[in-house]
Amino acid sequence: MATGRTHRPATRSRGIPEATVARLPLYLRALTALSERSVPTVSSEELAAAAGVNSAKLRKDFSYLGSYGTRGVGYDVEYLVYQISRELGLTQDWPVVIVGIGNLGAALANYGGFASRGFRVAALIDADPAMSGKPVAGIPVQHTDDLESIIAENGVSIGVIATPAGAAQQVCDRLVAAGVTSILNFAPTVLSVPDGVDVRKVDLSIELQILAFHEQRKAGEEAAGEPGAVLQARKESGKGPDGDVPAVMPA
Amino acid sequence: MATGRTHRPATRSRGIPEATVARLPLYLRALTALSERSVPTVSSEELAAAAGVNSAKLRKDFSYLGSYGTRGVGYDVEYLVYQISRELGLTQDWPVVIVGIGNLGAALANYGGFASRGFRVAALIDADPAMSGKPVAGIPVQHTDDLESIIAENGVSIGVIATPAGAAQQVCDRLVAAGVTSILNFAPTVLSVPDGVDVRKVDLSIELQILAFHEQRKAGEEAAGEPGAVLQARKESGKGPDGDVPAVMPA
DNA sequence: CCATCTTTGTGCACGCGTTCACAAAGACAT
DNA sequence: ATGTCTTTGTGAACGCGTGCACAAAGATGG
Repeated sequence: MATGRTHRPATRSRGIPEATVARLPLYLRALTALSERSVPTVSSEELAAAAGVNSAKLRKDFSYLGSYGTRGVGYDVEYLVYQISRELGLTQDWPVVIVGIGNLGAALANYGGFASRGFRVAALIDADPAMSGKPVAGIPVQHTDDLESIIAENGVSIGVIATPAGAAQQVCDRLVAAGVTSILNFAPTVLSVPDGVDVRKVDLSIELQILAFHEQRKAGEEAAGEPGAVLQARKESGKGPDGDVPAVMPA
Repeated sequence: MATGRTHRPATRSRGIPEATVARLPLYLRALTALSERSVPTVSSEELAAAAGVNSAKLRKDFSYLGSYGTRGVGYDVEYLVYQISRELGLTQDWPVVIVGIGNLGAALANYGGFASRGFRVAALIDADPAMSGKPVAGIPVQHTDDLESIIAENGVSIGVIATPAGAAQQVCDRLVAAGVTSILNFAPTVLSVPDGVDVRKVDLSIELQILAFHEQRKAGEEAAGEPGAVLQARKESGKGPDGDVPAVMPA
């Protein structure tokens, strides 16, 4: 054990806060849509609405990148697209490998979102020999044995893990040893990696459980009809008052 | 006395912070693994390591649920599994519909993580008539026309959107109108929903772009000497109440 | 029953992120 | 040129989440 998991805030080199970085892709997407409609400029208010965030937050986010706006007018769409793309590192090519070509891996390989930006699926890797050579999304699947050489030859630094949970850590270790320093993990496991390696996880099960929690809370509030209490004031409250099950302390 | 508070204390009995809720599934997963190995009790230190978090954080998280631990011993695994499951609402059955049975939708339908907990795939829905009746993961795909009746008949309150971006908002609107109040969105779009509806999004493209940012930053630091760029100054310090981040001079 | 040891539960301080509110900056009309 | 109007950029306040450090609580052994 002793997982060396030390999630570095990493907010140091350039002053860009992590929360801002996480929103930049959102802005970029909205800006790209505007660009395709040939919209020349956009105000923080409009763009914020399109991205689903607060306009003040958006302006502060952009302020970390520099002063790219014009007061009284707004932001130049094309210029901002370029600046954000550059900031995110999307002006260069990022070869990516996907490990684990099951249902999910195949779905990811077919996902158009990859190629649209700077990402390119360099290789698909699977442990099943029966998969080897079989084309998925037009790319022939290669065997896990060749993982290291594939990484090296393609200069891959980003890996996507879509294997079963049991194989994830092992695959992760091999990817890291081969030189991968950023991992997107779809397997429902906590990966432990050395410092300097970034891991982001996408976990369907966790997301559903969080939704279930809120769903239960809503249902509880609905049913918790306290007599003589608020009867119609429950409309848009983000957080309702307690009104939860009484603490029945089961021993 | 005092009582300046005009509204809910929020720190009331059941005020579980969102950040804590997001970690509960993680703890639950680790605890389930321990349970399967018939481990009777676990300390906060051990469990925290397994879940990849700080032990103090874990203890504080559990303190929001109540005092379920025994000092000098730790936490009873089985009991804690039950308590967290109950808190997350996993002791009940949650029928879920998946809309958009493409590569991703099929992968989700096949994902075992659904059934393992309280979630049950009640129906698969797709707009393509050619898909209707075709079984995916043992469940026949139904047409979008029947969306409303499917939701109603199965009492579905959680919907998963795995359609192309262009169809997502429309599907979302129909789901909400039909009574769904929690949505897990895999389409790369910002969904707008009325108050009272929860949306969580899973966006592969965004995750990759965030990784690319950090990857670029690592590469930049490695090269260390980019003109007009890297100017890293403060790292950690007393941290004054200043604004931080001197303006970066755009080239 | 008392001493000691282990581990929980939490008060407190700190830093990050969000939001408000407004001065500064520029566009535009007269 | 000057005044007005629009929108940015940001100082400041606030709230949330995190982690430290320690007292309280209970187990365990003599």
